[in-house]
Amino acid sequence: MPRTHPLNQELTLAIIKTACSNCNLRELCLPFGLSLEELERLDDLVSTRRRIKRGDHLYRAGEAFDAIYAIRSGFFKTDVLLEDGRDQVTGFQMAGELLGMDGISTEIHTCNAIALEDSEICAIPFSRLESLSREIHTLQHHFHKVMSREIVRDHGVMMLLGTMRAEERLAAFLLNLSQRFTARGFSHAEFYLRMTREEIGSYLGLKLETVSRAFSKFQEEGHIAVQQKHIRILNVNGLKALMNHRT
Amino acid sequence: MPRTHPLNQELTLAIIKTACSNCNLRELCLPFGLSLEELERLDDLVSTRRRIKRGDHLYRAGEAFDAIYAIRSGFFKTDVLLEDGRDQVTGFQMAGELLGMDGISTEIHTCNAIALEDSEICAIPFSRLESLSREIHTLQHHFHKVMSREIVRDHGVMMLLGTMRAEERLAAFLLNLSQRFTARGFSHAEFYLRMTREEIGSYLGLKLETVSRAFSKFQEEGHIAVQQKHIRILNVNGLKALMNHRT
DNA sequence: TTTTACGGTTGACATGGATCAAGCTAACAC
DNA sequence: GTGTTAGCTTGATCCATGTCAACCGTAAAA
Repeated sequence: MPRTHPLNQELTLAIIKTACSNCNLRELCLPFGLSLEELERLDDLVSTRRRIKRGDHLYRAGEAFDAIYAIRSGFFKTDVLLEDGRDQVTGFQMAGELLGMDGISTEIHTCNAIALEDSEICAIPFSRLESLSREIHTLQHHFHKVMSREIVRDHGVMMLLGTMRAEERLAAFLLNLSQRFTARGFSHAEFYLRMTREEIGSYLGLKLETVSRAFSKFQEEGHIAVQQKHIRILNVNGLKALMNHRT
Repeated sequence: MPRTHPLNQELTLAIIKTACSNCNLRELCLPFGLSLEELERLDDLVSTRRRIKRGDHLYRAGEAFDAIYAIRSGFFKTDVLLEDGRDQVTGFQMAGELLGMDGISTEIHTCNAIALEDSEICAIPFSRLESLSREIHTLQHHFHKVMSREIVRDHGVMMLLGTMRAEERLAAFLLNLSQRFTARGFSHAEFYLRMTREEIGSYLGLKLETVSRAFSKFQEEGHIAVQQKHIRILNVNGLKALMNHRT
């Protein structure tokens, strides 16, 4: 697919909005570390952008896999369903993060990806990503790092689910969110949760009542201020201490 | 590195023992799907074999990453340590499975890999694997599938830790082991556990006493016969039923 | 404006698994 | 053989979190 030459100013503007090379997330996302020339080749690949409304699926478990998705803006959750109806949220993803890598293994998606707010994604056809990363070493290596990072993240969640108590889990969760918001230039101390208590609970292996109680406790102890989905972190170190303490 | 021409019979035999092309695990391992010619190129890469004694580390958290490892024979566990001393087993790996992908992301290993019996591994220098998979599409794609499979597996563990009760977890664990032994040509119904009750418990987010009690219960109910580490599965469907039933 | 509904909070109580403790078994050193 | 040790089993008790239930707050619908 040939790139449009910037003859027509309007057309160029449209492209600027779409291109990786002009995306302010490029240092968090797939383009990380690429040269200008390489970036332009990636632009060709990442041509499809899509809006996903709050509550809509980006993909569903069971669907054929053919692309991975970079989140341009918005917020997603992924969840897995068991035959007997139980389900578990396996992650929350924000701008600059990649979705869909679960599908590479069998070419069928194994989880659902659902927008928690109106979002925008870039679809990256996987076979073309593989071709390009055969040519661009840096892209190949970075993609491997991203997949590996996902594995390491999952180990962290296993640790959390396997060894931590309710309050430690929630503290870890809040600190993780805070850190990721910071990396995106948002406040580390104040943010809105995009997910319900039930979704947090599902992710943390807790019931929503337990999550709610833990929020209240943190507030009583002065670590945070909560009002519904609005969170202010008042004492980061307090939360960190909560996380490591065998009570 | 030039391959040795089979002039000298003894030398050839030595190579045959080492090469992927003659490894009976090749259909489970990295060589899956490669042509003969491609396999020979992989052989050059996977030249280093190493024996790891029971209890020894293959690598440790914090060490520099430069290779991934294919298990040729034996049995491993990986575990993660928290600063406060808590730890969690993140997986058990057997012949044909790959270890070390956690290190790609930061080029530092994030977990420990420890042999649970005398084992033998093939070291695969990662940068050379990346080079070769830039040339061999099939290898590239298969490696991506292997990493993705690891992500999917981790989601399964998260599901298990987040939503299942003790007996469901243990049933899932036994069925998973059984299935993997079967894939390697061993009995699906009878095997020796390589790990202690404590290690099983750590993996499943349970205490060793709970694991032990669940084993006893399964035995009473006629699903399995246990004697220390020797397990016989008497009723696979019973175990499967246990797994999906909200009691 | 009122109504409805969904998500969140809080309380009372139940329970699965943790904890503590004792004893057993198998393997291994001597 | 005997002693030692690590791992396993089983029992009694405790407690963190689940469960059930009532109520509240906010936002969207009427």
